[in-house]
Amino acid sequence: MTRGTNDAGERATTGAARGAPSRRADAVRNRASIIRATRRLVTERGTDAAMGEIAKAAGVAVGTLYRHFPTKADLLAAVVTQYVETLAQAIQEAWARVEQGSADAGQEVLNFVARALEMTSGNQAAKAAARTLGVQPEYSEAEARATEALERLIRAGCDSGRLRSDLTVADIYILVAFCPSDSPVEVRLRWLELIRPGLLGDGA
Amino acid sequence: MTRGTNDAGERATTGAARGAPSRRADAVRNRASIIRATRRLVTERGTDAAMGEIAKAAGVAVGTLYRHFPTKADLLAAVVTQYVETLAQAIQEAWARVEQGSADAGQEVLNFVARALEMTSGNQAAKAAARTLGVQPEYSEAEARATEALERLIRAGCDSGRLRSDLTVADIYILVAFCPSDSPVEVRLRWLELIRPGLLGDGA
Amino acid sequence: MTRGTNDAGERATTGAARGAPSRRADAVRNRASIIRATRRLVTERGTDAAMGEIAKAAGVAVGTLYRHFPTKADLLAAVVTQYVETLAQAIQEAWARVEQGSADAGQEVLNFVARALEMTSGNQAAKAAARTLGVQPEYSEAEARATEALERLIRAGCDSGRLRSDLTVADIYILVAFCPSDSPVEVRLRWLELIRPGLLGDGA
Amino acid sequence: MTRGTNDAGERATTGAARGAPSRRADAVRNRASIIRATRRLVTERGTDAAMGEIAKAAGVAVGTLYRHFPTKADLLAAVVTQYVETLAQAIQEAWARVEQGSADAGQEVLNFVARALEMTSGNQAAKAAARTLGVQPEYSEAEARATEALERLIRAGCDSGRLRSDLTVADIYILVAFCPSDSPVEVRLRWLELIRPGLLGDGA
DNA sequence: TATGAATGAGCGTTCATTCAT
DNA sequence: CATGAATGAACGCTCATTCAT
Repeated sequence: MTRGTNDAGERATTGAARGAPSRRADAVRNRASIIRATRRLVTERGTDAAMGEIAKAAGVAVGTLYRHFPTKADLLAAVVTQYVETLAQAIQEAWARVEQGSADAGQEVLNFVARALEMTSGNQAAKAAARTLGVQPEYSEAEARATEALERLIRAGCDSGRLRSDLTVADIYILVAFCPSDSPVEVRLRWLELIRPGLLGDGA
Repeated sequence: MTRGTNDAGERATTGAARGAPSRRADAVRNRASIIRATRRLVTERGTDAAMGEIAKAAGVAVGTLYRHFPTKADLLAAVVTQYVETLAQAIQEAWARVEQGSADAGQEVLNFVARALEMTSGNQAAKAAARTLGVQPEYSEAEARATEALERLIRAGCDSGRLRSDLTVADIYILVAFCPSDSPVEVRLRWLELIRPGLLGDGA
Repeated sequence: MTRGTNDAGERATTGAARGAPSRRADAVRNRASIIRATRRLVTERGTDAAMGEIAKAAGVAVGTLYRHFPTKADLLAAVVTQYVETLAQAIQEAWARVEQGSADAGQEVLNFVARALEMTSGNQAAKAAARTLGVQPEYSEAEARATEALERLIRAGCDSGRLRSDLTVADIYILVAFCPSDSPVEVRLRWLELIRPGLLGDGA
Repeated sequence: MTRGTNDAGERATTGAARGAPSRRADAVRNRASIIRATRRLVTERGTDAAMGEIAKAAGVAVGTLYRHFPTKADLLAAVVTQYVETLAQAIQEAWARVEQGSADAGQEVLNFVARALEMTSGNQAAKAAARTLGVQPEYSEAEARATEALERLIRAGCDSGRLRSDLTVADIYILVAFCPSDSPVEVRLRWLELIRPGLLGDGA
C-alpha cells in the first residue's frame, strides 16, 4: 500500500531471493485473493455474502480474512476504495491524452461515463453494501485526483463548445452514481444514448 | 393516503355504517401502519430491517405483522406493489388530461418522470430489497395499465414533435429505475435537467 | 349424535321443541366435531398439530375451540379419555358374553388384545402426545370398570386352563401399551401370533 | 462408552501422539457431550427438546451444536445411528460366541432381546423423534451387519429345536421395536417373560 | 502468521393463548 | 356463545467475530 500499487494495493516483496516465498508474499497474495472473492460474491448476493463464504472462496480460513480486514465493513470499504482508485486512473489517463492533443475533451468525457458504467458493474453492489453497513471509505486522496482531472477535462470540453456549457464534475458523478451498471447491455447502451444529449453543447 | 383508496388499499367500512370500529377497523389501521413503517425502515436500512423492528415501528407485535404478511418477501412485495399502483394512477391521470386537451403530451411525460422521481423515494430501496429476496410481486395488472397509458402519452408526444422521435416506454422505465430518488433536492432537480434533452425532440 | 351417549359423550337436550336448534345443540355438535378433528390431525402429525389447524378442521374458530378445551393438554386428554371409554365398553361386552355362556373367556381375552391393537391405531399418537404435554387424563372411572371386567375374564380363562395360569390384568395392559398399532397389517397380525403363546396355558 | 470406539465413534489422537489436546480434542469431547445430552433430553421430552436446551445441557453454545450437526434432524439421526451401531455389535458378539461353541444360539437370541430392551431405553424416544422429523438415518451398513448375524443366530437356534421353527429376523425387530424400554424394571422383566413362549420351539 | 472451533446475539417464523367485538 | 385479530415467548438456524492452538 506504499509502493507500486498492485491488484490489492500492496507492495510485493519480490525479494527473499532464496527460500520459501516468505510469509509476506503469502499475505499479499491472500489479500488480493480476498478482495477478488469479495467483489465476486458481493456482486452475486449483496451484503448477505457471509464472511465465511468469502474466506472459503478466497481459499483462506476466516481467521486470515479477519487478520486482513478486522471487520466486514472494512472489507467492503476496501473493495469500494479500490474501485474509486481505478476510476481516478481512467480519468487521469484521459486528461493526459487530451493534454498532449491526442484526443478531444468532450469525447473523453463521454467515454469516461461509458467506462464508468462498465466498471461500476459489480461494484455497485459493493457500494450499496458498504453504505448499508455505514462505511465511510476513505476515497479522499483518489477522489481528489479524479475530481481535479475531470474538472480540467470538462472545462476544456466546454471551452470547445462540445459540452453543455454549464456542465460540472458533480453532474458526471450524479449520472455515474445512478447508472444501470448491472443491467443487460441493451439497457446500458440505450441509457448512454438517452444521457448523451444532456451532456453535449446546444449546438453540438 | 388522502384519497378514496386508503393507504392499505382496503375499504374501511365494510358493513355497519355506524357503530364501533371493531377489531376489523383496527386490522385495517394496522395493515396501513405496517406498510408505512416498512417503507420507512427499508429506506433507511434496506433488507436488513428486521421484521421485529418493523413490527415495533408499526406499533404491533410480530404475530400481527405475520398475520398480515406471512413472509418478509410478502411484506416487501406489498410495498412495491402499492408503489407501482400509485405510479399507474399518475400516468392514467396524465393521459386523461391530454385526451381532453387540457395538457400537452410531451410535458406530461416530463412531468411524469419528475413525479416518479419524487414518489420513488423510499421505495427504491424496497424494490431492491424485494429483488434481493427473490420476490416476484404481482405488478401485472397495474403495470399493464401504466404501460398502456404511457405508450399513448409517448406516441402523442412524438407525433407533436415535442418528444424525441424514437422514445419508448422502456426508455422511461430505465430512467425512472435509475434515478436519484433518495438524494437531496438539488441533486434531483439537476438530474431532471440533465435528463431532459435526451427526452425532447431534436428541434425542441 | 343427538341421543344416547353421543360421539362426544354428552347428553343432547332433545328439548327446545320449537325454534332454532338452540345454542346448546350447536355446542354439542362442535365438541364432537373438535374431538374428531383432533384425533385425525394428531394421528397424522402428532403433537405438532396446531390448535388453529384443529379448529379449522373442525369448522370452528380458535376461540370456540378454547371454550370447549381451555388448553391443548385438555383437548388431548379428552381424546385419550374417550379412547379408554371405548376400550372399557369392549371388555364389559366380552364379559357379558362369557357370563351368559355364549363365549369362551380365554378366546375373549385374545380377541380383546386384537381389538385393542386395532383401536389403539391413531390414538397411540394421541396418547404419546398427551404424555408429552404432561397430561394426567382422568381415566379412573372408565379404567376401573375395564379393569374389573378384565379381571373376571382372566380369572375365568385361567380356571378353564385356557390361559397361562399366572396371567394378570397388568400383563394385558403392558402388551397393549406396547403394541404395533400403527404398523401395517402384516406386522400387526404377526405380532399377535408372536404374543399368543405367552398368553395361553401350558397345556393349551 | 468404555470401549475402544469412544462415545462419539471417533478416534481421539489423530496424530500428535503427545502434546496439547488442541481444539480438535475439545471438538471430539464436545461431539460426545452433545450426543449424550441429546439422548437424555430427547428421552425426557421427545422432539420438543429444543436445540438451545440441548446445547446448554451439553455445555456448549448453539453455534457449536450446529457446527457438529447442521440440523436437528441430523442430530437425532446421529443418536439413532449410534444406537443401531451398538446393537449390531451386540449381535455380532453373540454370533461369535455361538460359532466357537461357547454359547447356545437360542439362548443368545433371547439374551439379545433382553439386551436390546435395555439398550433401547432412551433411544426409543430418539427413534420416534427422528421418525417425526422425517429423518432417514443411514443404518444401512450397521443394520446389514446386524441382520446377517441375527439371521445366522436364528437359523442355528431353529435347527437345534430350541427356537420356534418359523421365527425370522423381522419377528425380532418387531418385538424390539415395540418393547417397554423406558418402563420400570418389573414391567420390563415381565414383558420378557410374556414374550419368551412365542420365541421358543413347541417342544421347548 | 494461519487455522477453524467456539461463541452468542439476532433473525425469520410459528403457535398457544387471550380478549374485544 | 362464536369469532378471529392480536400477543409475545420460543424455536430452529445463521453468521460476524474471537481466540486457543
